[in-house]
Amino acid sequence: MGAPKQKWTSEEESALKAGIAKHGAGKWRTILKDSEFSHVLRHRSNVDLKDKWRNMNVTVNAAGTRDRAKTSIVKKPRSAPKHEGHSTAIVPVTSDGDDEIAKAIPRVTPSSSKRTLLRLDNIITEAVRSLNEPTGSYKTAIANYIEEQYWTPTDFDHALSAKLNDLTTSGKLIKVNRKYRIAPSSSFSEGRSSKVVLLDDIKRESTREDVVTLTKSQVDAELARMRTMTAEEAAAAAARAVAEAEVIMAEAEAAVREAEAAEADAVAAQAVAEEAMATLKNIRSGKMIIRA
DNA sequence: TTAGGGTTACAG
DNA sequence: CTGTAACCCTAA
Repeated sequence: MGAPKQKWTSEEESALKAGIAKHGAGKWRTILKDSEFSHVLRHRSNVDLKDKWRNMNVTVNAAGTRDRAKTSIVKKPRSAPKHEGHSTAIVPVTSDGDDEIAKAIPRVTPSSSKRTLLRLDNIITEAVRSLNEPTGSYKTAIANYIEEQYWTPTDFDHALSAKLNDLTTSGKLIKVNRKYRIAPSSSFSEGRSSKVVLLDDIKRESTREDVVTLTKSQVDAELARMRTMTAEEAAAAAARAVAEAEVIMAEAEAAVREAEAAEADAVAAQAVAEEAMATLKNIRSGKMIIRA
């Protein structure tokens, strides 16, 4: 009669996902102690978070393995793991790219049956919220914060500027003297009990325009998982990820073409996908990056 | 504390 | 009866 089974609510799932997006997967205790989530997750333990995250990933893996090979991209190079031996050795690569892999690990989850996605909007919002500067944060500070937690595409600065402007005009952010802050209209009581609606907002936004599928987070999670894989598994995963990135790129391109508004998101997504593909192809070609 | 294996409860 | 999700145990 102790505990029948306490099923996870969508609020708890949202808090968990937000926590992972901020602190990274595996930092369960950190997420739990974060004042932003401790309220929602007060009945859960760090082990609960871990188990829930595992379950979510399992279901995603089981159900998400089918949305590949959509248009004409059907080539699946399944010929990587064969002659590894010593060709898959540790190669220093370009030195500056050795840290990109071990960063924040956002993830996608099927709350109901739809793919929730983290986009630049949400990342920016999170950045501003996390910086928590009373008078607002400069664009450089926001960019810096995002670069700390994620890796940035080539034309990230341009995309960020466009998106900041967009968020300001749409009322989600307030710009004062070149500083940005979260619009107060969206739920923010006193500094006491912090009610986090964050993910709810994200969800609503996502359902509105899910033209560009999640890119960075998805690939990032894949990369993070590769670190704990063997060479063969990593090669296979890289092959899959490359195929996926190609699909994403195609989608992003189509989005740019179709949306006359020329969403900065699509541009950013394309850049991200390109970057990811380059990285992944590097890995696939035998340049395994291993950090001690 | 966390990751992973194993177990129990519940739904289909 | 079977599959999934929450829960439990333990090594590292």
